[in-house]
Amino acid sequence: MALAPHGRKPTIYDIARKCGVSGATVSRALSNSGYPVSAPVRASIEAAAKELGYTPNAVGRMLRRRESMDIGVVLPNLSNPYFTSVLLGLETEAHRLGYNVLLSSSFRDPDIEARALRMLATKQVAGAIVSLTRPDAALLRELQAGGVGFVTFDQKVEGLQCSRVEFDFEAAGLLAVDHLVEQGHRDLVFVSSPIDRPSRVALRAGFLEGLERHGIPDGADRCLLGGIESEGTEGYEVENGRLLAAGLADSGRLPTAVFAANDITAFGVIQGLTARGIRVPEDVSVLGFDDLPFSAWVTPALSTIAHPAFETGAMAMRLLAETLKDRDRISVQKFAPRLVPRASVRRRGSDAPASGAATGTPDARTASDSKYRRIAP
Amino acid sequence: MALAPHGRKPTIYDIARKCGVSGATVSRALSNSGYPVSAPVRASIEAAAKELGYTPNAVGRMLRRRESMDIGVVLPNLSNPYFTSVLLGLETEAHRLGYNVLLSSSFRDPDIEARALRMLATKQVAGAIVSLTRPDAALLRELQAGGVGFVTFDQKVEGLQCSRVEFDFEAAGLLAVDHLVEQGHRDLVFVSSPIDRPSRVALRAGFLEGLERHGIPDGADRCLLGGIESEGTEGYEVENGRLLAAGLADSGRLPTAVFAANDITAFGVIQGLTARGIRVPEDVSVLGFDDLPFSAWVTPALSTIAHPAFETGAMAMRLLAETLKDRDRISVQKFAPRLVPRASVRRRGSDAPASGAATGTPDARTASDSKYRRIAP
DNA sequence: CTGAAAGCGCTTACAG
DNA sequence: CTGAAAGCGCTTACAG
Repeated sequence: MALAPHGRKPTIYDIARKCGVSGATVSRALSNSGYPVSAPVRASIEAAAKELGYTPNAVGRMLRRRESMDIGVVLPNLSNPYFTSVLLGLETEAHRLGYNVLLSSSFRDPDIEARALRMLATKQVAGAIVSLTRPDAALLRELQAGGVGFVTFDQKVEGLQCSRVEFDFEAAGLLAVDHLVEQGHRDLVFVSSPIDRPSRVALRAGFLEGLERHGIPDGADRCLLGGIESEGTEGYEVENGRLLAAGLADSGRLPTAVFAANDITAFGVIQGLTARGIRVPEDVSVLGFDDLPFSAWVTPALSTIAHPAFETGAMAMRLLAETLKDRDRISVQKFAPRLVPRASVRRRGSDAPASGAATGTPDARTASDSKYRRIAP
Repeated sequence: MALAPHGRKPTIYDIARKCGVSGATVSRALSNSGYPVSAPVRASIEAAAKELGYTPNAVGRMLRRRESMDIGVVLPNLSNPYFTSVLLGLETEAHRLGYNVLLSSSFRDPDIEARALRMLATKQVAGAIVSLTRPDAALLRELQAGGVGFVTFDQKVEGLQCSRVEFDFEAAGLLAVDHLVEQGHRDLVFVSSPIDRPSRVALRAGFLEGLERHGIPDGADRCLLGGIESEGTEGYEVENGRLLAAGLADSGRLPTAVFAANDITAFGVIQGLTARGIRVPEDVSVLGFDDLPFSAWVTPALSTIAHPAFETGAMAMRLLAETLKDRDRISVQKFAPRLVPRASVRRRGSDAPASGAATGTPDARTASDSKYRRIAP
C-alpha cells in the first residue's frame, strides 16, 4: 500500500480522481452496495483500487452508517479453562456471523468491569456478551438504552431485560449423586473452594437434594469448603482440593467417593489423596465437574459432568445476533448437564471402571462435536 | 442514557446547546485536552454531560485524530493453552498501556489469517501481534506501509522488518537431555507429533545436540514422530503421545526416560505407558515442555521445561508499544528455557524424585511470578 | 479563555 | 447509471 500524494493512505477520492468519476460512484462500486454501477466504470475503479493499494476505512464507514460489526466480550479470567472454551465458541460463531470480538478480562474486579463496559459503549459496539462478578444493573440498562445489546451467560442480572444462556447447575449436582450411588457409593463428600457464585450454590443444592433423595444422612456435614480465596489464577482451586483431601485422609474418615465442585478442584483432590498413599480410583472414586479438555488427557482420565463451555459461548453469540436483529426479542436457553464417565470413578468393590466408562481410550473430542440436550426455558 | 431530541444518543452539540457554548468548548472540556476552559463553563458542561447521559463516541474521535488505541491479535488457536497464556499476558499488558484488544483465531488456516489481517487494517488498528502459520510477507509489508505496526512471537518472518520475541527452543532441547542425563538416564527417546513448525525443528535439534555432547549414540533413531496431524484442537498431540508410548511398551524396548515435545504430548505418553502397566516415574521418567498451568496440577506433577507464555505475550505488547512510539525501532527479545523439576522424572534406580524437584507440594504459581532470564539479541 | 470553520473517510437521499 | 451535497461525531489550527 503506497501512500497517496497527500502522504496518507489512499481514500475513495484518490481512486475517484484517477478514474475521473465521483467519490459516490467509487463508494458504490467498492462497498457491495448493490447499487448499479456500469461494468466498465466498475472495472476501472477496481483496477485503480488495486493499483493504489486501497484499503477501506471501517472507521469512516462506521461513523456514517452508525452501525458496527464489533461485539464486546467481558469475562472474569482467561486463566480459567472454562472461560477459554466459552470464548472459543463465541469467537467461532462471531466469525461465522461476520462479527469481530473486542476482548476484556475483568479479573473479577467490578471497577474494571464497569470501565470495560463503558469503553465498549464508547467504541459503539453493537452488543456485548458478559459474565460479571458484581453486575451494575443501572449501568447496564443505561448502556442498553444507548443501543448496546447484551447477553449474559451462567448468570441472570436482576433488573435487566436481556437474553441469556443458562446451565442447570442443580441438575448437575443431582446427576453427580445419582451416578455415584448407582456405582455403589453411599459415603459421599462434596469438596469446593469457598462458595461465592450463585452457580456454586446451586451445584451444592443439587448435591444435597441428591443425598436426600437417596436417603443418605448428614447432608451438610458432607460439604467440605476450602479456606483459600481466589487470587486471580485458578491455582487456589487445586490447593483447596489438595488440602481438603489431605485432611480427609489424615482424619481417617475417608468417604468412598468425592464429588469436586470442578475439574480443577478434582485434580487437587487426587493430588492430596495420592500424596497420602491413597489410590484413585482403587481406594476412593473422584468425580469432577466441567469436563475441561485436559480432563480427558490425564491419568487416570477424569470422570466428570460436562458443562458445555464451547456451546455456551456459541449460543450466547447466536442469541446476541438475534437480539441485534430484533431488539425486543429476549430468549433464555438452558443447557442440561451430561455425565462423562471415565476412569476416576469405579464401581464400589469392583476392579472394573464404572459401567459405561470409556476404558483405555479417552474420547477424542473436538471442540464442538458433543451434543447437549437443551431445556426449553 | 436517554436519547437526545433527535432520537439518537446525545453528542457534544446537545451539551453545547444546553450550556450555551460551542461544540469546540465542550470537546475541550470533556476530552482532557489540557486546553484551558474556565472553571464555571467546565462545571456546567460536566453537569450537562452527566445529566444527558453523554458517552463520547470513539469512532468520531478516531476518524478525526486518525489514530487508534486498538491492537489486533492473530493466534492459531485458543484451544492450545500455550496461546491462551500468551493472550493473557498480552491482554494484561495492553490493558495497562491503555490499548484494547481485537482478537482473531486463525485455526492455522492461511486464508483466515490473511482475511483477519486485512480486517484489522480496515479497522485502523495501531498495530498487531501475530503468530502466523504461513506468513505472507508481501501482505504484511503492505499493511505495515499502511501504518500497522507488527510484532511477531516465536517466529521470524523472512522479508519483514519488525520487532519480535523469540525463545531458544534449541537450548530447551539441550537442557532436557542435560537434566535427564544428570538424573542417570542415558536411554532416551524424543516423542513428538509431526514436526511442522520451525520451533519443533529447533527443539529436536537441541535434543540431538544434547545426545551428541553426552556421547549417546543413534540420535536419529531416538526421535519418534506420531502420524496424526493437527485437526484444530490439541487432542491429536495427546493421541500421538499415547500411541507412540504404547508402541514403545509393546516393542519391549522401553527407554528409561522420554522427552515429550510438549506437555500435552507428555500426558499422552503417560496415558499410553500407564495403560500398559508401566509406572511413571517408577519405571520410566517423562519430561515435558511448556509448563502449562495444569502440568502442576496433575498426578504425578509433570517435570517439564518452561516456555514463558505469559511473559512472551506481555513482552510482545511492550515491544509493540515501543514500535508505535518510534516506528524505526525494532528489537528482538529472546527468552531462555528454565527447568521445572517435579514428580514425573526420577533419578535412575532411585526411589526419590529427581534432585531439585519439589516433593509433595506443587509450586503455586501465579500467572506472572516466574522470572525468566532474557538473552540479549 | 471561546468560537467559527474545516475536515477525518465514508454513505446515501436527492436530483438528474 | 452518475454526481453534488450533506452529514455521521469529533478535534484542532486559526482568529480573536
